[in-house]
Amino acid sequence: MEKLLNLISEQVSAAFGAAGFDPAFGKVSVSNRPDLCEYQCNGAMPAAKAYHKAPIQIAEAVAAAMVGNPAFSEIQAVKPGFLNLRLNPDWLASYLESMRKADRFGVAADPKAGTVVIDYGGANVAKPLHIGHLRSAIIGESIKRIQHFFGNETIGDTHLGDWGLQMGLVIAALQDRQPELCYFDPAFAGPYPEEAPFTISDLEEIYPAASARSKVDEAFAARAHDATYELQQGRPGYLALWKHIMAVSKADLHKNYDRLGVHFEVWLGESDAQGYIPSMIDRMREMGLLVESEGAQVIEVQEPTDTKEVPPCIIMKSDGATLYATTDLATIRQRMETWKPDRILYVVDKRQSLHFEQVFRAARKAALVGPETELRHIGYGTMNGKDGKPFKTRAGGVMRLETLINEITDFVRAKVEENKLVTGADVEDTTAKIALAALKYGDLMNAPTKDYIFDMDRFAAFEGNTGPYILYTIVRIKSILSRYGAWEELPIAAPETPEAKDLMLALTRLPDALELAYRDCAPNAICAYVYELAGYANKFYHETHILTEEDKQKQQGYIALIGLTKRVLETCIDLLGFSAPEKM
RNA sequence: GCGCCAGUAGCUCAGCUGGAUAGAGCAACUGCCUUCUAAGCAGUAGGUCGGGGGUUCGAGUCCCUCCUGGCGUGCCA
Repeated sequence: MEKLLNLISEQVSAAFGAAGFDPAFGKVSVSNRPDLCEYQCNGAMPAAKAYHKAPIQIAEAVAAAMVGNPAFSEIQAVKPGFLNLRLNPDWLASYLESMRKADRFGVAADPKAGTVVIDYGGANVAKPLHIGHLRSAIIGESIKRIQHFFGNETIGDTHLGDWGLQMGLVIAALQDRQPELCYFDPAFAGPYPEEAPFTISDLEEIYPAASARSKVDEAFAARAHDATYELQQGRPGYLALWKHIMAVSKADLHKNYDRLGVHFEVWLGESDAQGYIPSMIDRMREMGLLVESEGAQVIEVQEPTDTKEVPPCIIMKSDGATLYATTDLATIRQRMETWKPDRILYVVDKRQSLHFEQVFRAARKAALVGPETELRHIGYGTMNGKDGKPFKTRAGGVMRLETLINEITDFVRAKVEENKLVTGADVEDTTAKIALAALKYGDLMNAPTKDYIFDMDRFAAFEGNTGPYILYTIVRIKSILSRYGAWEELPIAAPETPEAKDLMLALTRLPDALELAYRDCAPNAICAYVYELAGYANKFYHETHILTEEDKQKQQGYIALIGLTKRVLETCIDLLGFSAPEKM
């Protein structure tokens, strides 16, 4: 389905042509002066320069050429050279009616849609999720859904940090605690127990302690390094222990991500990329890409066009160990072999942009991907506290994600209980949905690349531009619709009131918002749209009493309009990664 | 040093490819609950768009320069 703005632009362009001007000047935009018109075309002003004529004369000639055009109820040339337009209500209604009946509201899929891998989440095994993991999870999930909406096959991968020193630290610490365990006995022939010798709470206690100790206790640090090495060499006891750590951690991560409405198609991690490393390095060497530099094996990625210094991508440290970039490159290989994606999106902290620049360049040089595969780092900004510095708890520590979710949930529950619109078992479900909306919308409304201030009080208050406001709008519409009865098949009618027309115009802007969000990987574009739409919806049903309307014809039109509004809003929040309750 | 990002109302932020009086939300103040949920609606007040040049009929938006802040800048992830 053609976008409304394009349809109108075609009309105006044709008029420019008919009046003897270049049709290219006929581009129409949404008016920035709603008091004057709904749409405007500024083309007469640049045209004035090209044709050496007064802009107003051009605008008037174009307006004259448009007289009688059925799409418009008002066509006016004004002051310097603006062309002001208002839509014919019947024409608008028929446009919305086809939108209502169309699949996905007529939003066109990406003709170049393919397979997209989205790397997000970034959780580490044996470490609890903390507030720093929030943005990647939320933004990544939304981007994945947006990619899917536009026709791509999407594969979300957590890319677990499951192969580093952290594993050695946990193993070494466990050995101190329970040296008698069979995992540490080199003579033990197996089989190893199925049950893990620790719980997630144990792990969460063990890891931070071990990490802290390694910084002051050199002997312990050395043992942790040895354990890491031995694990990577495949020592059976350590491998068995590692599997336990993985299982216990993953179960816990699943629980937390489920609560956030974040789901991954695959749970691969750094360990899964290890097998690809040796042959990859061999190939790089054969290609002559690997050079020695200061004792390390690197790939030079500096380009002559660079205005800055781009350090080489280090593939192997001077001690022979591989590192972050190596694993990332091997992961690209694994992904290409497994899915042949057209695009790999990395939703990772923007401070790693140089790292990805290096990795992407190295990947292309080593031909791990062809030019047809897009590699893109979607770097997100830091979540700061009210003081503008990275978010910390009152005690100065890193807040656990679970704690954050619990705090918002408790606040919301109190409000839900006070409200008394839902009772019993519905309280928890409704509370969870509202809390999730507050949290996610509060994050996603900001452009991913920007740092933003996380203010618990502001998010928890949810007045104004917040997730709960959006949910509230949907819930109220649902309430009206459920009292009315069957509404799904009612056709859109011409607007009866200014508020109805404003709402209808806002509905036609859906594809613009979604395309922007898709193109720029910017869920915030959807937030902005959904807030605008919810505002018009609120104004509409505030001004129009729908259920007591005696004119059944009018009433049907109202119902159809809010029905479509509800569907659009729900589609949008689904793309953002949350959903509305039945009551609130 | 070099590079990237940011500086818009008291606070938090919009402002897409330059276009008509710079927009929201919060906070402040004022109205509206015997009518579909007041987590709402309507309204008032609040801005030399960091400073200075320039390009343009027109600049928050483009160019130059300076100031301030954040981040990054070879063997951590």
